[in-house]
This record gives sequence, C-alpha cells and structure tokens, in this order.
Amino acid sequence: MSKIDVREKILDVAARLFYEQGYNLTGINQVIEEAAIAKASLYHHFASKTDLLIAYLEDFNIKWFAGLDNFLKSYTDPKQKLLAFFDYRIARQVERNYGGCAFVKINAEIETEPRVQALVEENKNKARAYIHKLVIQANQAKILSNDALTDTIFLLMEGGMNSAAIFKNTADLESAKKIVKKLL
Amino acid sequence: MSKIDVREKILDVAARLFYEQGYNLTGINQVIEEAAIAKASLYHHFASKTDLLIAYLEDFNIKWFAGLDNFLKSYTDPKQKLLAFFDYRIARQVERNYGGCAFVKINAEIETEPRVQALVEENKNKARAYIHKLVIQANQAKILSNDALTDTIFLLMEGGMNSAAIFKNTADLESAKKIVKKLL
DNA sequence: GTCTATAAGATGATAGAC
DNA sequence: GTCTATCATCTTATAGAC
Repeated sequence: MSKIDVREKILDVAARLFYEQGYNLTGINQVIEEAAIAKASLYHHFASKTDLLIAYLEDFNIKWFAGLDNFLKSYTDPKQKLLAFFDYRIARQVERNYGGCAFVKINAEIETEPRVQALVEENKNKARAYIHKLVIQANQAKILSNDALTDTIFLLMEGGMNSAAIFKNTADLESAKKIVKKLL
Repeated sequence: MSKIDVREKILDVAARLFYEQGYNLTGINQVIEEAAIAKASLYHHFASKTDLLIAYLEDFNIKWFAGLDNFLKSYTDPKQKLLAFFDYRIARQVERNYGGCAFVKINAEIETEPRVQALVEENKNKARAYIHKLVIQANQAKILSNDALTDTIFLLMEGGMNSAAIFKNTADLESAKKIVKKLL
C-alpha cells in the first residue's frame, strides 16, 4: 500500500469504528488489525489517538456537507431543498443503523479536548447557516420570523436525530419534516 | 457507615462522575476512591460496573421526574406549565454545567446493553407523555394538531438540550421556549 | 516505512484475611 | 461486610531490527 492509501485506510476504519462502537470503546489495536497495518505505521501517520480523532472529524465534516450539496442539487425550490435536507438525514440514519449524529456522539464522549469541541460547534454552526440561507428564500407563510424559523428547523432536526439514536428509527425525523412543511 | 449509607454514597459519586466525565472514562477505582470505600464493598452492593450504571439510571429517572413535578407545582395554567418545563431544563443545565441530557449522554456511550437502551427509551417516552398531557389542555391556537404540537415541543426541547451540550449555553433552549410560546 | 516486541500503566473483577 | 493484595487483560505509545 502507498503512503496515501495507508492513511486513507486508517481513516476509513477509524471512521467506521468510532461511529459504530464509540471512540472510547475503540482501541488502537482494533483499528490497526482491521486496517491490516502495523501499529508503528499508524503512529507514523498520526501522532496520537486524539490526532486520529481530529483528522476523522475534519474529514467527516467536509464529506458530510459535500454529500448534502449533492443530495439537494436536483431540487431548485428552496422549500423543497429544506424538506429534502430531512430526507438526507433520514437516508443516512437508515444506512448507518440509527447511530445518530456523529458529532453529537463524539461530543458526548469527549469532555476535555478543545479541538474536538471546536469542530463539533463548527459543524453545527454551518448546518444552521445552511438552513438559514434557505429559510430566507422559503419562508412565505410568515407564521414565524426568519430567525425563529431557522432555529425551529435546526432544533427539530437535531431533536429528530436525537430520537433516531434513541429509538433506532426515523419516526421523529419524519414528524419533524411534516411539521416544518406546515410552518413554511 | 451503614449499609444503606454506603450504597447511597456510591450511587451519589457514580452519578456525578458518570455525568461529568462520562461512563467509559470513569473507572471503578475513581469511584471507590471518591466514595472513600473499599473495592470489595462496591462489588458487594453492585455485581458489576454495568449494574451500577443501571441502578444510577433508575434512580436518576425517578428523581428527575420528581424534580419536574416539584418545579411545576406552583403553576396551574397548562400553558404556563409547558413553558416552565423549559425553565426546569434551563435551570438544571446551568447548575450542571451544560453537560446535556444524562440519558442522551449514556445512550451515546453505550451501544450494546439492552437494559440501558430500555431505560433511556422509557425516560424519553415519559417526557413526551408528560408534554402530551399538558398540550391537550393548552393547545388553543390550533396552528398544529395536538399530536403535532406534542412532537414539536418534545423535539424542540431535545434539540435545545443538544445545543446546551454542544455550545455550553442555554440560548437554544431559550429560543425553543419562545417558539413554543408562539405556537400555543 | 513497516515490522515485532515490549514498555508502563490502567482496567474490571476476585481471593482470602479479619 | 470491609479490608489489602493481586489477577489477567487491555490500554496508548515507543524502541530498535530490517
């Protein structure tokens, strides 16, 4: 395997294990075993397990928003885009077996690492800004102000993801989508 | 210390450490040290660390709803009770340093224990039922149906708690409360 | 740059004295 | 029922050979 392949392979395995088992319950030994590389190779690419976590979160953040853009690109109506945002999250939760939001999960596991804290905040701020941009164009009913509607959609979505992780289904994400439809 | 005192002391320390540091990052050694008891005493009262976790969650669930009842008892209007529910969660988050919901935290840390899963679900189902009961009496605006309004309040509250854990403030819980006020 | 071997410490849990 | 001492295992991380 080339240098880049090894790094990608490690990130790939770590991303899967951190999400499925949790960061603290995933040992370095399991990562190297499933990636089929030597321990020294991992520490050649990443200075520590924490650094591997940071790299995973940075990578994931980029891929997640790229995936969202791609998912929404077939819609032109901002209202439809907002509703499809829920579909994106529903589809991913089904695929990923209802583990909930990867950033929320890590946030619950890690208490003391400021770099992790910053990356989680950044992800959520970006998501809310993404919603806000669409709300400005989509808010016609005017039941709520643009800012209030942005918060409402953001919080309903976060709440729905929270429920997905707890109840292992997408019922609340579907409900949230329907509620947003009524408020637009 | 009497037998009951020891058990209570262990639960007390475990509750604090599991919430502040996380379950997986809290070792049995730290629990016995801070509780000032011997390791064998802990294992006399609890068969395993998992059993201690279960006892903590059961205990916490009861105390949490008792605290809620107590907090809301001075209000008679169901609409005021619903809004005060948000105040309860805001007050607790300030007190507990924005760690988010204890059940959500545990749910994110533990993947494979069905007893934990059941207790988390039970807590959330009870919270939603609590809201539903108040919504039936409070929903006058009829912007949303009773069921839709119940889900909306529940999800806004969960989303707000999620934000508290991430942003380390109660801004979104306050926003959620204001939104609910408009929808009632 | 990747390998094996190992360090140094923490983990959950138990045995046996008193 | 509480104590001390210890077990076996797992943890992250490093050293040194090739």
